[in-house]
Amino acid sequence: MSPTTAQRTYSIRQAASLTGLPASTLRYYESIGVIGPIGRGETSSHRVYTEDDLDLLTSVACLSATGMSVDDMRTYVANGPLGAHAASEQLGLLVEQERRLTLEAEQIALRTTYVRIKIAYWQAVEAGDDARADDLASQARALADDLQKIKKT
Amino acid sequence: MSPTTAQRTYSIRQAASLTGLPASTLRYYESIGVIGPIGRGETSSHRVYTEDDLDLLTSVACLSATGMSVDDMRTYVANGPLGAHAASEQLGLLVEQERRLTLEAEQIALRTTYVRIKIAYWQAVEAGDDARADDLASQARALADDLQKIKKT
DNA sequence: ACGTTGACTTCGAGTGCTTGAAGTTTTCTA
DNA sequence: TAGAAAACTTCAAGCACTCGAAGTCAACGT
Repeated sequence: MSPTTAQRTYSIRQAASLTGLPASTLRYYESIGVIGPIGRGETSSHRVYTEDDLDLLTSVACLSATGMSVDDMRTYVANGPLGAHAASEQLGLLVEQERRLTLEAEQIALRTTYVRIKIAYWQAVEAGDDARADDLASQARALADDLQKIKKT
Repeated sequence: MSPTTAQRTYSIRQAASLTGLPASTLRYYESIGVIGPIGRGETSSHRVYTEDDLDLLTSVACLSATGMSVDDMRTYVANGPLGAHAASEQLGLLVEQERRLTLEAEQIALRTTYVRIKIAYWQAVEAGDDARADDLASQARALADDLQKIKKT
């Protein structure tokens, strides 16, 4: 995958825009060892990101966005280049992450339903339709009841 | 329960589920005055949220999600534009929140896919199936690109 | 070459939650 | 109705950024 051609490099600003992580967070992750030390320019102290750095940071950004702790990210990144030996630990991390995402998706669906009922409620209030407003208010209450029942299971 | 007269009330856990704000954050917002003191049970020290409290908190959750500082939220709420009679303002906030939730759901779906590819990748590595591992690795990179493009919007 | 502009550097303090400990209250189960 | 289990309480400490200050470095126009 890497012939004789030199990899192109990126400034911290470019890296930030490509990974979606703020420059301050890039420096922070490096300072606490989530990612290894980034190379500096020949003549300057400015960070120089390679495409490999960018690939790694993109993965880290994804992990971070789903709520993985910096400790777990550090472990994940440290195990990355180790190959088959670290497979089971990586798997554990990822399966846990998948579980978290599933839960999060359920919560968001619930909140979306609630917000939609509330939108309809305020539209009814604005239209002076008190009967419909009352109905929607009771729908919101019903949703709260459902939530309680689901939680018990 | 008195259906027509008394408002239904909610525990902090129910309030948390319906607003999307963790219970700890609900207590935190109250402690720093973003929201006024929440009523307590007759016989206990437990917080009891009314539907009006939930409406206010839903709006506060919208403001928080847009990145408003707690100082600004405190001012905003104190100035009263979120009172019971500000239907159109409530609506604007809620519609914006619905849009955000939809976006968030999409992001979570994408990240779930990403995590599942990574799980399959490490399973392939564990099984010694290098060809499949390579294929999955490139799938993950492709998805990371998609994730990044969506983030820019 | 020189100054100005703007992105970069480190470092320490601030922000907005979040979690843990330790204790009380409510609710479930027996 | 007792006694365990779950949910709540406050308070303090911790976490993951995030910002501001003060200074360095690089590029550009004159």
